[in-house]
Amino acid sequence: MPRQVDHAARRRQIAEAVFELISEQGTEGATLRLAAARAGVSMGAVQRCFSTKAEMMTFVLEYMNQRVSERVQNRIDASGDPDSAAIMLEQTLIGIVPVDEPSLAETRVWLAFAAQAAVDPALAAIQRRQYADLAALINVLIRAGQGDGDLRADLDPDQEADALITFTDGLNLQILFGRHDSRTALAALEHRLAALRAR
Amino acid sequence: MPRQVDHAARRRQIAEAVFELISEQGTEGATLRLAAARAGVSMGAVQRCFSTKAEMMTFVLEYMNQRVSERVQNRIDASGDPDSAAIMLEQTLIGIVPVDEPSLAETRVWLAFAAQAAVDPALAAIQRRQYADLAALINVLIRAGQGDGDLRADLDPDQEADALITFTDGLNLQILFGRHDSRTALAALEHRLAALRAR
DNA sequence: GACGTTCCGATGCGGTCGTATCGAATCGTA
DNA sequence: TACGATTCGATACGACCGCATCGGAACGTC
Repeated sequence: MPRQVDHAARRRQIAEAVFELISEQGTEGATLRLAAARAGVSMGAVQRCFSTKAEMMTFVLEYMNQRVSERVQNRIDASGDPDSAAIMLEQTLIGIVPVDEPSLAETRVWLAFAAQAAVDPALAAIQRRQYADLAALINVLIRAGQGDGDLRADLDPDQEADALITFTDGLNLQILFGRHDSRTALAALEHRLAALRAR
Repeated sequence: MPRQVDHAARRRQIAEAVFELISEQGTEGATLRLAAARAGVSMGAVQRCFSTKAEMMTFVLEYMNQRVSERVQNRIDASGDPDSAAIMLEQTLIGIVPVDEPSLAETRVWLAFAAQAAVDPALAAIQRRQYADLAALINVLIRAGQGDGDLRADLDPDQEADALITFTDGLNLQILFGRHDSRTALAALEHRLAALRAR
């Protein structure tokens, strides 16, 4: 058993490189050669880690989803009052909105994959699962917030969770389009959230 | 001056072909050869109509924007009570949400260009202009609706116009992701619009 | 230290891309 | 009717794509 290499780490390393390429040049920049060069490995290494380009792209998508989830989770953990569902809901949605260059890069990649998913069922399935998880989380938080009396009791949690995701996605788009910056986007989100709070 | 050809018509014909290709295969499908084949012309004809591929893509984007604008305008014109700004506002936003395969195709193309625009300043500028026009229209409608007493007077027209565009964009995304169909999306939009009406 | 397995980097192969070029066909004009 | 400007279709070109192949380097085992 000679020359063992950390396969998983290598895959993440390459995924990170592809991530950067997509964030800079869009999906067109995600070629095997550029990925290898950016990751500092040879093209053969990329081919051994991923049997095909499609597999590489799905891995990158899942890698990105995981990164976003972790970023949001970190924000929730770092928020002051982790016992309040209403605050956790706020922090969750705020955490999705990009505020600096790293998170902006994530959002650009997210949009690139969204466009790809519109014509590629395999990618669409991955994205749908990610959205289902997010919707379930928000749903739980809304119900808990209603239980605490922090959120209006007349809200339909399912409907409101979908509406919040929809609005947040729209905000991300508007930021990428340059029609919002993180400040105005967060203000708009805050305005939206304020309408949910119990009076 | 021999062999004159209707340049503008040919450009539209090719743009329509590219439009179809993008709606089916994403931006990757927008190649000169496929465009020529789909439009039923030779590759040379495409090259004479557009000096470069980038020019072709910007033309297709503007062509698509025009189509969407016309579709929305038609919906406004066809609505029962053209004198009510509040109804015109509703019809405008509803008209943006795709309800059938042709409008779904438009939305897929819109998303493809959105992803492209995130890394291509030239396309981004075109999109930004389109959004500015839409925002101005909605802004006017909101102010008029407030003047008629149909819409809540405490709304900030600028802020609310942006929020409506944001939400509608998010709805389009959710539809493409398969997390909404046109029925539930329109219901969500209607729910959102109801919150704007004067009580 | 020799061996055998596994990994690495490089190169080759069809294919397709955008673009350039060029003779043939076409039509208004003289 | 003959001409010449202009468009047409086709082909050529260099570059890059994803993928396959392969000899040699690297390392655990004996």
